[in-house]
Amino acid sequence: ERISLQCSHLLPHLFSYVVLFFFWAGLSIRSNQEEEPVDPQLMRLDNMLLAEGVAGPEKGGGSAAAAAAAAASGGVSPDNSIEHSDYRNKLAQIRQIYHTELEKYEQACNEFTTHVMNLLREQSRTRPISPKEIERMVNIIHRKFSSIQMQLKQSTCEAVMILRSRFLDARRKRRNFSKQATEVLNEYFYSHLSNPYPSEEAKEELAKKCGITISQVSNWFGNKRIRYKKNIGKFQEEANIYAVKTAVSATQGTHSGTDSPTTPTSAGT
DNA sequence: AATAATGATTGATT
DNA sequence: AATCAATCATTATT
Repeated sequence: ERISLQCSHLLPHLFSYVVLFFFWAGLSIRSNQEEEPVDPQLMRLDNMLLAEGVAGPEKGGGSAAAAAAAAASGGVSPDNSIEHSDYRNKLAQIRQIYHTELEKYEQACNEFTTHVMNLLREQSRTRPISPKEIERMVNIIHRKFSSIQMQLKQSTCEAVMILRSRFLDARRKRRNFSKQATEVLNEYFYSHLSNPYPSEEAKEELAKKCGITISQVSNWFGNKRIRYKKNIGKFQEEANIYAVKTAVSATQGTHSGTDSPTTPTSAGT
């Protein structure tokens, strides 16, 4: 939305501005650095747009771009099916705007160039104009237009960044774990209450059991530890529930992998 | 609508 | 590198 807002009223100004400046002021163009510095910022923008699939192939690169984006995000989101379609929709929207705007610029640039050429031809009747001068003229025009293009690219990048932070940030689409998953996690936590620090292997097993990632298991235990410690009273009930659970399973002799079910930290009730 | 619960992130610490 | 503590942003509950 922001792109079109910024660019729609730019072209008329550009036309009048450049015409007045370069022709009525006398055609004396001295600053003709032939060097193209290949602006590093422009390179950055181009690379990002390409990586994001905005500037790439028109239709074929959609899934590849999404995969690249997912990979770049760190692979934190395990279930990317429904959320991603929305994201890809918005991205395609941005891409469409970008391409139409870019095409508009291209066309305007060509039109303007031919216009300028005509004017130059007209002037060449009264005054000799070297082809070098014409070339310089065209260069200037193209530079002007490419700077406008860079603005477009920049605002497109901005939009993509906003979109990503809006959709790929896991905080914004948080789902609670399933009841059985929290069941499993709590069972482990309260049966290892004296040392609630699962090893990498244990984490892996828990993750597999709960259908979540290892880092999610780590997050859960981190949160659980700190929140349990913060006020143990609030968790007494829960602790008792899972204590009797493990006690029952211990008496039934399912397996001998658990700590002593008695709470070591002054269990009151 | 207020409030609690909860998963994720961030910066410091060890 | 793992964890703590604080915090954010969403979801569940009252």
